[in-house]
Amino acid sequence: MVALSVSLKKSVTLFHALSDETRLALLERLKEGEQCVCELTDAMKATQSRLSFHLKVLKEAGLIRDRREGRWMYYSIDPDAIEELETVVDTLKQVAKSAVSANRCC
Amino acid sequence: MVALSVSLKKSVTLFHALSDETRLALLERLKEGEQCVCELTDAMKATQSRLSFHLKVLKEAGLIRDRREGRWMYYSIDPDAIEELETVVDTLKQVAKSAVSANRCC
DNA sequence: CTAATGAATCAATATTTCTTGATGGGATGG
DNA sequence: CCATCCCATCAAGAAATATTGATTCATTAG
Repeated sequence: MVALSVSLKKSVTLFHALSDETRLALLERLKEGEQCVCELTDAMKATQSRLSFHLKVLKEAGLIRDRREGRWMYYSIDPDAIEELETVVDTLKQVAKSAVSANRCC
Repeated sequence: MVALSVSLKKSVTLFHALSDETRLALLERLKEGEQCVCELTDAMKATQSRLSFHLKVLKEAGLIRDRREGRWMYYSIDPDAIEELETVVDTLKQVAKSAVSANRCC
């Protein structure tokens, strides 16, 4: 219960945000740099409302940031979040490493 | 669309398997080493049926392995899967790294 | 062979998540 | 102001996931 449980809910949120094709595609798109919703809507075949929903999920997981400029909202990847994700995965790695011996059961 | 898309579905499956509190708790438990369902059922407050369901999700994502011994099924973390996860996260990291410049929009 | 045990599976229900279309809000251009 | 544009939000319905209890299956003990 050591490391994972501290940020268990956070881990769940992070992984959930990443467990969707559309959202992963969005992240890939944002690889090109900061982009506004209309660009993303054009690039991916998706309605504005749908993307807005997924962008919100990504944002609430802390994976992306937004910035307003006039009527446009620009979204970009938050590098800190990716580090956080790495940390979580590292924890899992530790978990896996220590999993060795079997005990007699029941 | 380079690296992520190759294993997009796989990534989704992996992340989805990890996006649940019960399943993360299971992985944490398996940190102690190989364990049978009855042990896990005792340790976590969960019905056998429920755990069986989540173990299946983890297994189908390739995160854990099972081994039969008599009437007991032993589950353990699959270290390969954790590496795979690392790879996926590394890809995301690359994505984040390259996300720098903003373009004029719309 | 029969009974009992550990666990998977199934059907039904509940819960969560996603999609769609409509509405509203903030900003800009005229 | 007024109309328009970009986007968030909302309500409703659809779809996917999760939980529960019952059943089934495989294995072992007697």
